[in-house]
Amino acid sequence: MGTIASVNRSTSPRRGRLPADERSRREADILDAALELLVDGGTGQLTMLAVAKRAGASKETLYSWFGDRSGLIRALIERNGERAATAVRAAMDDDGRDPRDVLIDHAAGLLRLLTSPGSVALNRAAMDDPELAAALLAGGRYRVGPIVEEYLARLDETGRLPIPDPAAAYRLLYGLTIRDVQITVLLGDEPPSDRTITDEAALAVDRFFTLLGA
Amino acid sequence: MGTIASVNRSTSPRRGRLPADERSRREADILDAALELLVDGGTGQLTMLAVAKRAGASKETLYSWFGDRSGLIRALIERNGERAATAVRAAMDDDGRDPRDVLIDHAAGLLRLLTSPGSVALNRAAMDDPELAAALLAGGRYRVGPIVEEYLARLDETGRLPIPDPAAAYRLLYGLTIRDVQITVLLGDEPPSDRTITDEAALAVDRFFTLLGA
DNA sequence: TGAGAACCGTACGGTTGAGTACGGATAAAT
DNA sequence: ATTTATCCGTACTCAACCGTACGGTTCTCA
Repeated sequence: MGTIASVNRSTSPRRGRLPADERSRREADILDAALELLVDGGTGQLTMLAVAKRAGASKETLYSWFGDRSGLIRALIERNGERAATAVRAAMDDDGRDPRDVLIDHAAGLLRLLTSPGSVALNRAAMDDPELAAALLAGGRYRVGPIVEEYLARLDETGRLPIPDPAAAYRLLYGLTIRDVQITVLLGDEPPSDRTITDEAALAVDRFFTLLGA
Repeated sequence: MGTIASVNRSTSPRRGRLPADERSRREADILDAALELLVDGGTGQLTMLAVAKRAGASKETLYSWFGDRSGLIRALIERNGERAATAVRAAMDDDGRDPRDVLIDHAAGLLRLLTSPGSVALNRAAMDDPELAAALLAGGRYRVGPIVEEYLARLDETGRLPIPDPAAAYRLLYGLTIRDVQITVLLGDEPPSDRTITDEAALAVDRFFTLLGA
């Protein structure tokens, strides 16, 4: 998720048809505006009018591009999942690194992502709409999980770690890492500091290794 | 939380002033009605009119007894926390039992509670109101946690298990038990079966003991 | 038994926001 | 240069629901 870029409105207000490349930039602006509203006011603040005003767009454009309010939030969820998946994929790509380092980085990234304002706001927003919730699950947990599981499977196949059931192992690592952090942050607790995150990620991976019998 | 009793409307429709004992029964009926709506329709279904109709009460009574819509949900949250706390307190009361059995029962109960329809619905509902979220956190996680921590501290003091930091130990047990289950159920996944719950609770506690070095 | 409090049912006002419509403006396209 | 699609801004409709008001009813209490 990362930090939230403020909406770019430095360019003079454009009218008329947009070229394809600028169109996607405008879409990103709109999504940024929506996410900002979601982050600091919850789903109640995310009105189509508020988004339009903040992005310097019109309601009609929002409806034309995203269908309806759900479509806008869905687009937000998809972008979020896309970013998370590519980040995890990149981190799991280097089979030369020490698995412990790779997993610690992943655990820290997971903690950081799941407690980040954007992710928290999206999770909260998805809670009161089953379709959005399903989309968040499919684009988040169930898209990222298999990437890590494949990595764990490779560790097992190459004899570096004994991991007979990668899916179960991932859920174990998830639990060791997250514990009650995600739910408490979702309910309003402050997210952990960066220092805490790295410390707890290392501790989680060490415990993971202990339980694997490594 | 437990199963959701359907609202008792077998008695003839009462009018006029209610005696004190029946008043609390009517309050429970109203809360049951509200929870039922919340469970099968989310926060959107929980309208004051719908609650009144389902409970056979009037909107005016709802406002008189609970203040406003938030007050009604807050009462729901408080009842939920009260029940959970007393259940956990009772389970942690018997220092004669084998700690492994006690903790397995607790872990299973935690899994069952956090994936139960009522608890899930309340967590979802609390997500889009910071005050309600804080109330849920205070009446739930931060009320139940210390009870278990005290139990773990007693285990340490009596030399039955080495637990230097009960609070950290509880969070570890929480993570080993819940893993990604709560968040996935909150986002729409089916809750685990009773059989799965007991199996995973036992596995979690065994891992807990392993990490404690017991 | 009379009085009054409490409760039900319903109706009403006020507000809010989703989604639509439309005129005016601008830039791409040819 | 003209055309045309696209976009902005705003106004509008429609529906839902919160909170309140009020008459009618029934039970409690003195």
